[in-house]
Amino acid sequence: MIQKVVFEKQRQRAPSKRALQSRERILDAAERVFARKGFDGATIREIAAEAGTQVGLVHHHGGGKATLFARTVERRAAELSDLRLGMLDRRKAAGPVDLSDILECFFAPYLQRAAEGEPQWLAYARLVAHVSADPRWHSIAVEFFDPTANRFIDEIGNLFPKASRGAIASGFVYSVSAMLALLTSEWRIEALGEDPVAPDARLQTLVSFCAAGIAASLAQ
Amino acid sequence: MIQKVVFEKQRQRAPSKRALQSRERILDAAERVFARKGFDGATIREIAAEAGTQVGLVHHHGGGKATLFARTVERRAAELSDLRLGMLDRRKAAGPVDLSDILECFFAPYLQRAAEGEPQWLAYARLVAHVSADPRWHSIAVEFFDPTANRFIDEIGNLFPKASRGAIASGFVYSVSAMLALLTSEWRIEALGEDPVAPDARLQTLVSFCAAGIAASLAQ
DNA sequence: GTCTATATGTAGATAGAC
DNA sequence: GTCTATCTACATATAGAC
Repeated sequence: MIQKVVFEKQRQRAPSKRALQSRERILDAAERVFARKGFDGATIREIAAEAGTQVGLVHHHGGGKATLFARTVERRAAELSDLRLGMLDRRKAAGPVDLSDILECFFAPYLQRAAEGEPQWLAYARLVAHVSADPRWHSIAVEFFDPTANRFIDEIGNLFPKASRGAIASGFVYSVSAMLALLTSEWRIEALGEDPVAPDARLQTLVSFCAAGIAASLAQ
Repeated sequence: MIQKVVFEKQRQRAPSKRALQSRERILDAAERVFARKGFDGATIREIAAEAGTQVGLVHHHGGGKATLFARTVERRAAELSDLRLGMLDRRKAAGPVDLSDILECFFAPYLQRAAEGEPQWLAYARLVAHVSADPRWHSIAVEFFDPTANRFIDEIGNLFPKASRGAIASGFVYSVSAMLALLTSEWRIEALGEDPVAPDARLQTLVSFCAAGIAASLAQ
């Protein structure tokens, strides 16, 4: 009887809050496991264990493995797009922007969060690399990544009116791949460079590399 | 009865040749399937079907899934390293080299073969991207990729004696990631650029991008 | 919403005939 | 070396009690 009362109290007090917590925990766990193992290497069982719930519940909230994967990507992609476009709009409102400014608006929101010890953002970098390299997820890239990418390509095009859009797109995709390499291959850079990478200099080094690369490939 | 006779003739005529062909066919099939699906997405059964053999035979020749994967990477990596280092040695013997020359020696052997319609080289690009992004395969990267990478980083270091090895390693890894993006994300470049990429210009565009990027990030 | 139990399929690996 | 048959384990997904 007491249990029944407690149960009723919980249901009345915060049923949706508990539900939301489970949903969020499952999505967080899915993001980490998918990032560690990729889509095929991840298992619903491991996600359930990491979220502290049951296999059936992951299906209930996630809607199947493929849907759950798309949702984990969508959640971060939407947040990141807002941050990037917001930074770009604020920069442009403050005055004219150059190529380095535009690239910084794309890189900085991501790198700052990844560097600030929020591990889910590092996991997301591995997720994006996974999506970008696998043709099965092309529709995810088109739906969640391309709108923001096109906006940044347009901005670069404003600075180089004579350059072909294809050349700009090449430079942009190379730049994105370099950013992902910075996040996912730091272990390799440090092994090859025989030295730890200084976190503070990473953004400026990446911006220098990509801005000079794009400018040179467009001037060619 | 006729089928039995044919089978006996094949066995007597070329047993070891047939064996070698099976080994090679299995390795070729494994490379294609691993490239399409990644390590976890690939199945021994699909590799066997693609090679036209049996599941048990793939285990017999491949030595298990993980060993088979490492062998597919090792085979191409060794061949590619020879081509790259050979081209670099020939260039240096012909006269002094600059940054663009060094990068071209790294990119050209790969891009030429990938462009010449040899699909296994395109498959290998996706394999390398898979290995580079997945910490489980770090030992493969260290064993098969790093010796050649260190040689090229040394060469770049000769041109920039004041630059730190870490900064050069960063630029080199960004450049490799751009090369892989060129091969694995052409579909995305063409979608964003609203135009097909001209195959002939790809090498020079990539070299221009990376050489300018490395020079700028080292001058910073 | 949560949890247990289970249905159904398929994975990697191997034993043994030829 | 080759091929068939099979072992064992674990995958996704769902049904139904609470």
